[in-house]
Amino acid sequence: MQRGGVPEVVVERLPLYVRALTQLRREGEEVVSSQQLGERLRMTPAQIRKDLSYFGRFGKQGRGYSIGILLEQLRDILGLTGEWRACLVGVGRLGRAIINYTGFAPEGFSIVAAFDSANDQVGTSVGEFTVRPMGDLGTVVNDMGVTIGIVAVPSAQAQAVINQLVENGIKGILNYAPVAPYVPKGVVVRNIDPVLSLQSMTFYLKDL
Amino acid sequence: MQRGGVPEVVVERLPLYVRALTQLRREGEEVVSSQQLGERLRMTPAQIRKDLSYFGRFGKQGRGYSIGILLEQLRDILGLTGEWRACLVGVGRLGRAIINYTGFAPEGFSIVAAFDSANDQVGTSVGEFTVRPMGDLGTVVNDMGVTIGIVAVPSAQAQAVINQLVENGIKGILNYAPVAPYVPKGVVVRNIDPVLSLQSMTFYLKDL
DNA sequence: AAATTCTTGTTACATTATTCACAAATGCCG
DNA sequence: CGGCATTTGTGAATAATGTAACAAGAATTT
Repeated sequence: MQRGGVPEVVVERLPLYVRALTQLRREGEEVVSSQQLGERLRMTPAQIRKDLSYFGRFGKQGRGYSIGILLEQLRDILGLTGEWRACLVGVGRLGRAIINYTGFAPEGFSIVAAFDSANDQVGTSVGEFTVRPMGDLGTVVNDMGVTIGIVAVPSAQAQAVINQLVENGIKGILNYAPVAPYVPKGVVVRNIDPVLSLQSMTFYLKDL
Repeated sequence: MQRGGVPEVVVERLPLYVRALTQLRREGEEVVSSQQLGERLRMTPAQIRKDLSYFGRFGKQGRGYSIGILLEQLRDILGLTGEWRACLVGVGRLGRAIINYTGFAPEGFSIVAAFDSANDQVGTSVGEFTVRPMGDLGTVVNDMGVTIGIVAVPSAQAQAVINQLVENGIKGILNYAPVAPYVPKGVVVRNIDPVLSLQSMTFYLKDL
């Protein structure tokens, strides 16, 4: 475990709770039990209660959790109350798709700049952005308050790009390149890798 | 654990090994030790040896693993020797990006048809495909030997689409919709959800 | 060919994660 | 108000996962 004694697996489940609670609230519910939440998310009520207990006592016996309060608490715990600014590196096919992806903004994640290490991309227009050279990284990170880097470059360049991001003060990296990146302690990486997902899936499919 | 007593966490790491071995082979290496492999993937040699031991004895003491042999074995274990055919459901922005994604084909995963439940999309052209109505699912699954469904529809429709896929014999689902889908036993789901990744990342970033 | 260096496969151990089970609250119903 | 039905939070029990340690085998050196 790490950071205040909360196991990482638990932290990774919190966004699931946030999402389910948000949905419940939209449906007009005010209160939810660990049982009901568990049914939605297909997990045991005990696990939900245990997870939440790492952060406080949010429920009421005999009743459940006030959706509004729990949601507010969890969003606060996860740091989802403010806006997070990210920059994208790599404006190839994948990068362009990420820029146009509408799922980030409503959750408080905004892409505020696009970079590319290939000179022939620099200066071109992608969505609302003019692609910048990697040399601008430091300035942009400082001036725009960027904390997250989204990496969408070919795997051969991924580690170099990640190094540059880290050197320029980026603390979180969402990596779409199919590599296992090295980052110094204190930098958080999340990998998005659909091919790996498929390749572990086929193990279960192969002689069904 | 499941399926022949192999823990799922282990299965999920095998593709990592496959990828690293493939890269090593490209680099001209013939043999690799669990130590070296561990450095690449940033994991302990013990874990690698333990993982592999679930499937057989592939190494040679004092020497390591023959890259060629281990790679072949792992690809066989994971079922990566043949071609896997998938269909896409949902040809919105995300779906189009998935169709155009060039990372699947080289790994043996090919998208062979595109569907959409919205009538105004059916019949339109996306990439090399003509978008089909959901009603064609059964035929396509049977005639083209499709085993995997890729879901890229809005979250409100995701569960319904997944149900249809399952009813028509799909055994594996790569789900890009931000929901926790229900599927009957025997169907394998993998979720791709960058927002969840970001939301758990910010926990560690929030007061750094 | 003996000694030395590697490196595996595996068993034993340590750690981490999940589930169970129940006392203590809370609300509801009659 | 008393009893019944709920449901939390948690400590204990169980299960899963990861790490360490080492005997045995293989290559290399001297």
